[in-house]
Amino acid sequence: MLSKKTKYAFHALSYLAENQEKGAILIQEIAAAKKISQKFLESILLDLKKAGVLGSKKGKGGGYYLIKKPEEITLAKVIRLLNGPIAWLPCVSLNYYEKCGDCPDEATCNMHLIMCEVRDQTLRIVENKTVQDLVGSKQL
Amino acid sequence: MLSKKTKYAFHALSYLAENQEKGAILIQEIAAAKKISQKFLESILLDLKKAGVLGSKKGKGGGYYLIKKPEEITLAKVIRLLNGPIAWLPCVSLNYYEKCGDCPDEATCNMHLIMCEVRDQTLRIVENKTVQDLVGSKQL
DNA sequence: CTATTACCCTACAAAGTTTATAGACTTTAT
DNA sequence: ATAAAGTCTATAAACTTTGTAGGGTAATAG
Repeated sequence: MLSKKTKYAFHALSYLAENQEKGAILIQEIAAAKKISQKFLESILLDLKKAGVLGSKKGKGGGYYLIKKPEEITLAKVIRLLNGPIAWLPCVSLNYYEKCGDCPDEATCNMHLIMCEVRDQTLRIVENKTVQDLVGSKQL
Repeated sequence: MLSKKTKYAFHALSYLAENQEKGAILIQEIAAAKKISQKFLESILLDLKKAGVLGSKKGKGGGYYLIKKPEEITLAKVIRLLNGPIAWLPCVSLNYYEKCGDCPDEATCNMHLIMCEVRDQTLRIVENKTVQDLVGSKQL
């Protein structure tokens, strides 16, 4: 299941996408609009900034803004960043790979192959859906 | 990610599938063979029993045994039982459905639709793979 | 230059979940 | 009866998620 952090990230991103013309937007504005704890949201936006998704401006008139186009920010990127691995097993994860403790050979592990398939089908969707696809719906 | 509980369940089920001819099998035998805490495994097997997957016999000569054929036990069933929802959002879950707090209409929620798609693609795989498909590989 | 604004950072606490342990109880075969 | 085996309840340890608090730091307006 997606964590609240991840859902908040999508809420914030779609809000920023819907208000791009306003330039930099205050954390507190997003927090109020989407009813998210402001301090909690801060750390989420910071993660998104470090990942190159958002930019920020300090000082009076500052705030956060999209640094990429909404249609360039895939759901996969956001989920990996805030939620962690998309795969169901570490040995199948592209971005968080870890060897299975006692698995001698991934090529002959049936579970490995099945989980690869699940991962690929999931990625096929979330790599091709973007923040732009979230804009326009009333809610997430 | 799949929890240890879920992985243990798959290990235990494939062990039982591979040793069906031996009849009832001791918890401790499975625990030793798969290196799982015996007490922890107990509760897992009990869950599987309550779900109608396993049967058990108490007393001397007792143990656990498959009550369904390995090819009838889908991965989806085991995952739902031990890991929880397969869907990424409660409002998209078939077995653990919950309404989104503030979503007025699922039919117009883009996120809802995308997550439905992810769920369906995942289910298409794990509803059609069974414990039988795990048997034969060295590991899970 | 200086006060304000708002991002940035660290620490920690509360809550929940997962994993694991302990021990008593019940049932069954011999 | 007795030993063997599953069942049940309670609880603790470890970890993750979520949220709070407070101050530090950089940028901007005037």
